Order: sequence, then structure tokens, then C-alpha cells
Amino acid sequence: MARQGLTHADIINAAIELIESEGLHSFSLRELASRLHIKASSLYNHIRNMDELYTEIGYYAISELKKAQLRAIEGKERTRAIEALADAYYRFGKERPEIYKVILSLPMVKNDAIHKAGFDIIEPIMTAMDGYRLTDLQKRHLQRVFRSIMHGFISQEEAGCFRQFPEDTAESCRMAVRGFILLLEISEKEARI
Amino acid sequence: MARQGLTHADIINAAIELIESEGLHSFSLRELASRLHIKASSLYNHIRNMDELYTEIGYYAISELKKAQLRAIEGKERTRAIEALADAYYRFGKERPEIYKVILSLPMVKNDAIHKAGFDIIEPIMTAMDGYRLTDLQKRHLQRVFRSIMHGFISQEEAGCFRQFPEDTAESCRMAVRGFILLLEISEKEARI
DNA sequence: TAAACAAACTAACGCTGTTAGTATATTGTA
DNA sequence: TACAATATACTAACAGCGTTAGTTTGTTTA
Repeated sequence: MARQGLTHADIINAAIELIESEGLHSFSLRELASRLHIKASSLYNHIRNMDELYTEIGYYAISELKKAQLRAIEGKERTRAIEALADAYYRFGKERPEIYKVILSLPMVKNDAIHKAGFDIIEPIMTAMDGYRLTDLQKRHLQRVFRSIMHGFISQEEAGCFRQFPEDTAESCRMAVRGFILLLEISEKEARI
Repeated sequence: MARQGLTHADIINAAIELIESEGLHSFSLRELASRLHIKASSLYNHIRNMDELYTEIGYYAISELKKAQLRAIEGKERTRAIEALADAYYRFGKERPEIYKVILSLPMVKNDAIHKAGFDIIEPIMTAMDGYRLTDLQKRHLQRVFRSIMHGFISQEEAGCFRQFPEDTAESCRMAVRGFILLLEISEKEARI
């Protein structure tokens, strides 16, 4: 009754908005339904269940993060590209922490869609490393290193794990990125041997 | 009735055991109570609420991680100390992933107990850096870098975020640690200027 | 205009953390 | 030893959660 022609996309968008404004922790289907002026059970006409909703939001988050990173490295090479990439990642994590968290909750089971999402995650860093003469094996290890540094930084800062000292965390992050660049440079030298 | 003289510690220990065996995700007070052959409401004679239970388990996890790290670096210096520290951290995360996760859920509000726990987290890496001639400011930044790398690695591997390639993740982790050691070495040179 | 479909509904189930009120076993004290 | 106090268990219930079944109703298609 009082049908409003809600689409699947409307549901996802409303869910993203709600998660970003109220936090992932307090998100619920009943609250989402209430925002859309329907009952929770009516959501099931548009989504299969909560897990799939999270999965879709996770895909969205990954694609947004990817876009931000690709935009950041456009036209840049080597050190400048890596620094810009790290900066874009860091800003995404700080500006959209709730959406960022959803990525980690993705069920990384061998599934075609998740397989693609996995490669969307690594594409920016892989591209940014193009300017370095590295073997594929080195790149496969090094992209993990980069992602560990960035994810570790964002999630710990968000959780309040860096509050022991007042020093600027962005500065600590730049230091971490510098360590990664050093690693790229020596890996490059070793690859030539 | 049929009183069994349960103590606060019994509850915490049973909770830890249950989380480690069944996973943090499926943990519930009713399941915990069932394992102890009491009703869920009876738990409230021993704990204030679930948040406080998690907080205590988080303290436990931090102290275990700290012990493992301090044991690992005993008698070691510089590169060997850092590598041993990283290895101990990595193994803790792999062997006790469910308990490890609880640390991140700790409410890092300014509170005396949590303040102490925060310093328990950084003590091992701070000690391991003793062999390097660094300024206090450098150490405060660098401990964040180390923790980011290690936490980023553990949490992403646990979440399945490193499954794009078959390469050994432990090898990727050693590479990350090598980058951190490079950073320590260059920071040391800069500190002498 | 009738049939098919889509999108909403109500009601309920089993799960969750949590509280109030009650009974009983253990412990401390006179 | 007897009595009071305390601690530990209980039952019953509440509000919230995700989810399902069955039903009504508006819209679209034939």
C-alpha cells in the first residue's frame, strides 16, 4: 500500500547512507526499512538477505576505493605515484570509515564476483608499481605489503589504537610509505641481478 | 541450586575457550552459560555486561601477545630482535585469530585500564628498537609503522584478502618486515645528523 | 477487462542481550 | 549452634534482531 516503486538500487543506496551516518555497528534491517517507510520484511522483495546486502555494499566500497586510487595516480610515476596512492587510500579510510569496514567483512570465498572484487582491490597498487622494474613475483608480494601497511594504519587509527602519543598519525603514515618505497627501490636493484 | 562455585575467572576462561573454539562471530552469552551449565541471566552475577566481558578478554589477549613478543626478543638485538618480534606477532595472529580480533573491538576510551593496555601493546616494539639510536619522536612514529604492517597483514590474511595469488604469505610478511628494518636503519642515520 | 506479477503488509519464529524478582545454598557473626 | 547476610542460582519477561509464510493490494501485461 502507498507503493513508492522502490528499486534494488534504492535499497542499497539507503543502506550505504544509513551505515555512513549512523555507523556499521548499529545498522539493522528494521532501521533501514523504517528510513524507507516500509516494514523490514518488505525488504526481502529486493534483497535476498543481510549477508548479500553487505556483500553488495562491500563491492561498492571496493569500487569507490579503486576509483579514488586510480584518479590519484593518474599521470604520476614511481615515488610520486606511490605517495599519491597511499594518500588517496588513507583519505578514503578516514573520510568513509564505516563503508571501509564493510570490505573486511566480505566473505572471500571462491566466487566469480568476489574474485573480480579481489582484483579490483589490487589493481591500483599494481598499476602504481608499473614504473618500477620488478618481477611479477616481487609485485605479487609487494602489493600485499602495501595493502598491509595501509589497512593496518587505517583500521588501527579508527579503532583508537594510536592514541598513546599525540604525534600526527598522517606523519607516521608517510613514514610507513617511505619504508615501502625503499623496499621497492631495493627490490628493483635485486631484480636486475 | 547445584551451585558449583563459579568465579569471575572461570567465566572469562570459559568465554576465551569458547571464542577460540567456535569463533568470535558466533559467540553468545547463552552459549557461554550453557557450557557452564547455568542460565544466561546467571552470568550477570559475575560480569556487568557483554562489553565488559569483551574488554577483559581484550586485556587478556593483549597480555598474551605482549608475553609472546617479549619472550621472542629476549637476548636479541637490532635486525634479529625485529625479525623475532614480527615472527612472534605473526604466529600469534595465525594461531589465535579469534582472540586476536577481540583486541580491535576494545573501546579505546580514555580510561586507566585501557591506557595501561595501550602501553602493553607498544612495549615489545619499543624495547626491540632499543638497539637503534633513534630519537623518542622517531620511535613513537616507527612503533605505529610496525604495528600497522603486522596488524594489516594478520587481519587481511585472516579475512582472505590475500587469496588472489598462491604465493606464501609468510614470505610477503618477511618482505614487509625487511622494509621496516630499512626504515629503522635510515632513520638512525638521520638521527645522527 | 481479466490475469499475472510485484511490492507491500501482518504475524510469527527463534535468536540475541538484559533486567526484575525470587529462591536457596553458603558464609560470617553473635 | 543459630541467625542474618550474602552470593549464586533460578524463572519470566522485554525489546531488539534477521528471517519466513501467508495475505492483500496496487500496477502492469495480455
